[in-house]
Amino acid sequence: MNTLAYGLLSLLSHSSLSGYDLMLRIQPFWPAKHSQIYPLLARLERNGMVSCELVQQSDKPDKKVYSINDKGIAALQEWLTVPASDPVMRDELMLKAFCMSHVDPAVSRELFAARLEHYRNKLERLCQKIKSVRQVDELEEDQMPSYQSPYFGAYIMLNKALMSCRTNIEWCEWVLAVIPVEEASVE
Amino acid sequence: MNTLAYGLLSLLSHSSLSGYDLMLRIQPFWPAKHSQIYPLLARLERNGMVSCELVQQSDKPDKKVYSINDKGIAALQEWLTVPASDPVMRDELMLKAFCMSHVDPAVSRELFAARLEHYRNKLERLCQKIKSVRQVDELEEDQMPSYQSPYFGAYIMLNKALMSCRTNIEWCEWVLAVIPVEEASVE
DNA sequence: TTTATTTATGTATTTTTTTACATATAGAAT
DNA sequence: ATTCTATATGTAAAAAAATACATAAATAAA
Repeated sequence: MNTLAYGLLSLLSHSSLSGYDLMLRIQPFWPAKHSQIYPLLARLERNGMVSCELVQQSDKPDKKVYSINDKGIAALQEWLTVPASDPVMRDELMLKAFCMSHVDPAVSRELFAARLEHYRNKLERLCQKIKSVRQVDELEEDQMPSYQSPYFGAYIMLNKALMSCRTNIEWCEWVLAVIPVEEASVE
Repeated sequence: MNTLAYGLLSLLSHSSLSGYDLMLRIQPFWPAKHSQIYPLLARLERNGMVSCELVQQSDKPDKKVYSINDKGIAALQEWLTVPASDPVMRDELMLKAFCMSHVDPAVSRELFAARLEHYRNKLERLCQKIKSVRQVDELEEDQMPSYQSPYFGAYIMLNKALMSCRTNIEWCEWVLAVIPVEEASVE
């Protein structure tokens, strides 16, 4: 039972999902490819954590829908009592930023302009998603889901993503403001 | 040449460092253990990217100090022209947050209280570091390093870390404010 | 004087993650 | 008709990362 396994159980604790859906939904929090998800789901099924049901579809290929079992819920509850390990962030841009002074400012500006664009797109997607969650949970203006609501966790995470995204945009804009536009003159 | 290899070159582009120092310094941007660093440095040396010199020390064990070569600098300059890949963030707390509603609010509060403490400690370390960088680069109030300064990159990264850390603290405090203190009453 | 910690470097093994290989259905576009 | 994309599931192989195994010098603490 590694972190990804618990992550899958966590997603399944609110609704039954296919491996493909799990793969798409876990991306923002714990990036993983389908080649990691499918074998892990099979293992979780062997361990009795989840159950699987084949669902026929007419408009799309058939799928296997996984549901969490009591054993899976118990594993989650146990897992929630142990402190979360420190977050791990790996950002190539940070490594590039460190040696930026070795290239023309224009090259550096390009890197940060691309990243700014990336965060602006992300912000737009997040705003739409937060709106849809508010709609699904039938929330009024400035109201948030109750602790018991399955949307409580999703809501606080979306809020974090939103806050982080805005901070990152602010930072990129600041960086673009402090990198000289013209090639710096040599005295 | 993977990202970690470029990361090591990036750090070496401003000053010669031992494998041990590189391991400590790359942590905030690209976590890596010494078992990854040492063999990679040997490979970079074989490829002519870096050179190595044995330095005797009297107060501590001897060390191998690595310096970047022209070939290493050229590799960095080339690398800086290709867009940075998307940042990867893996946070177990996010996965736990999603299934929080399955346990008592007190259990959830504990998770976020611990994380808040983590970020507060980080903020303190960052403030000290930013102060020391300002001192080393002999900066006056509200002045920042020039683009050519080797501290420019370090400065903008420290600023990002600072901004992110504050946002995370704000978020943790908000989460602790919205998680009910008492066990929620059942109607 | 023994023990613990920090600094310092390395290898071996295991786990995790990514990339590539492989197949297949359904709809949309060309 | 063919191609492309999204959906859907799987395995094989390679790369990256973490853990464990190993050693050692120097200092500080018990």
